[in-house]
Amino acid sequence: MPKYQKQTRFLVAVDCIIFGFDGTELKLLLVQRGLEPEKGKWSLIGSFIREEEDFEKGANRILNDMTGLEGVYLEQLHAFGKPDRDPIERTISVAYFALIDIHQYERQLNDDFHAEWFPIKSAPRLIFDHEQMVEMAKKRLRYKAAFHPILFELLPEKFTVPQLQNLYEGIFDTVFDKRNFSRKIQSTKLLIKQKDKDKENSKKGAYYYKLDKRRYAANFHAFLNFIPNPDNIK
Amino acid sequence: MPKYQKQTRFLVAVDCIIFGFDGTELKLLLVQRGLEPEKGKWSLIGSFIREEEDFEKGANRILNDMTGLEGVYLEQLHAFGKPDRDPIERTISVAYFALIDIHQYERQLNDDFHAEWFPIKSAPRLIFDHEQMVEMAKKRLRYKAAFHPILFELLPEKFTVPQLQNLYEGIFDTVFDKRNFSRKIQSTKLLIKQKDKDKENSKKGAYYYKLDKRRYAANFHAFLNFIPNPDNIK
DNA sequence: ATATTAAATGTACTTTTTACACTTATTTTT
DNA sequence: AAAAATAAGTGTAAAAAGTACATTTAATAT
Repeated sequence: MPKYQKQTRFLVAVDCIIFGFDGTELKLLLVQRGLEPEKGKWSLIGSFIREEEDFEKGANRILNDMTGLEGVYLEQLHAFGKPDRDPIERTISVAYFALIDIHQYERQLNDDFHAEWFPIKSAPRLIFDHEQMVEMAKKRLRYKAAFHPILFELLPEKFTVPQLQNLYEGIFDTVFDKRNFSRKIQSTKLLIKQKDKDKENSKKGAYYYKLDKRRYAANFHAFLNFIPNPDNIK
Repeated sequence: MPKYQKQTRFLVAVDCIIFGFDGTELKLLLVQRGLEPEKGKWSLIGSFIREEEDFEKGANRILNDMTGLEGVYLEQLHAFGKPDRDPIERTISVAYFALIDIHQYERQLNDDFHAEWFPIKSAPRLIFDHEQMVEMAKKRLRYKAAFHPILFELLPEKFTVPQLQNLYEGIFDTVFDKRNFSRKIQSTKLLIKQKDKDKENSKKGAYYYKLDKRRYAANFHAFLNFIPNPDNIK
């Protein structure tokens, strides 16, 4: 097979920024790195890309190895390529961000990897440029959530409106008026009211809702405009 | 220097989707490829990444070689990594999209590269996955233009409101009411009215405007919501 | 002088967004 | 059994934004 001559070849990796939501705050799934350099330090979940594997496939492989989950929301974030980002050898990293229902994960935990959830506001130092990746992923998540009903990916199948509001408030680091929030959410027609209530979080109990998946798929690109103050969003 | 063992290394390239606007329609800058395979066919402008160069730098180098321009609007689009996207040897491509003022370019044309502007609607077939890249770049441009005043990057320093409207109409492939369009544009306070008029395109002449660069820099992330019909966007 | 061309401009109506407070269902306490 | 506590659920009026729509104006060409 002919080859391009005289060009340098580089290592290429995929790293995943995995977000979860426990009902109260946004969390990040991290692992203790298993190889040198920086062995034992906290890191995003990643892997070198294999010969016959594209990025999506690589990201899904990593995600599946780590959490056992399939069909997770996954989106390419950015390619990071500073020559010295890995001190051992130049490595290109294509970063993906993933949104998962933390409860599903907990059931399928794979403990071989020493993975752990950290609240996004008190995550440990990360290796290489991983903190920069997380920063960018947070911005992207906010940006996207302002227009698309993406945050449902972080919630369990059944959830309440107050939980959803909590999530939005966490992401945008603000508070919404609950009457206006509820009206806006209902106007999307994405929610299907259930008969039962969540009694864990209040005496009165809050009705559960499910996502209308048909509408969700059809309207994903419709705009919600859930921005508290546009100036705060990247 | 220690190295990661047993990992395959890959070629990494940067490709640029370069948009220009000639006052009437959106155009794409393409080159005739100078090396095998597919030599002589039309292609995006690209290059393998060099050892000590990051992606931004590579993209700027390419852009500068080709157009002589510096300080061009440049944004990472996506990393493309299908194993067989280049039939000779697996090559990762990090694609950037650039917005340039076509008039500035024409002055600095570098003819060594056989570059040519094509109307986006009648561009030739492109090599590899470059058409897919262009598609994605068009979507991204629309998406971004719906919220950010990004299209000014395509215009010369002095431009008229009808020209600007033309550009928006081209990008979104629709028509706007000119009273409403003008009001919306003026409401951004990004335009500074000039004393002189453009007499080329009408008998009456249309006032020139300049971009208020301070405000532009400060308000870039504010939202314009220039969407004709949200459903049509990505 | 008249016709032609594209630019510039205003207003009324509809929709969306915002601000704001009380009632309800249920559990806990006395 | 009554009272207190808690968070859920709901409506309305005012402001802002968006939409639809037609005439006048400046300059050139005939």
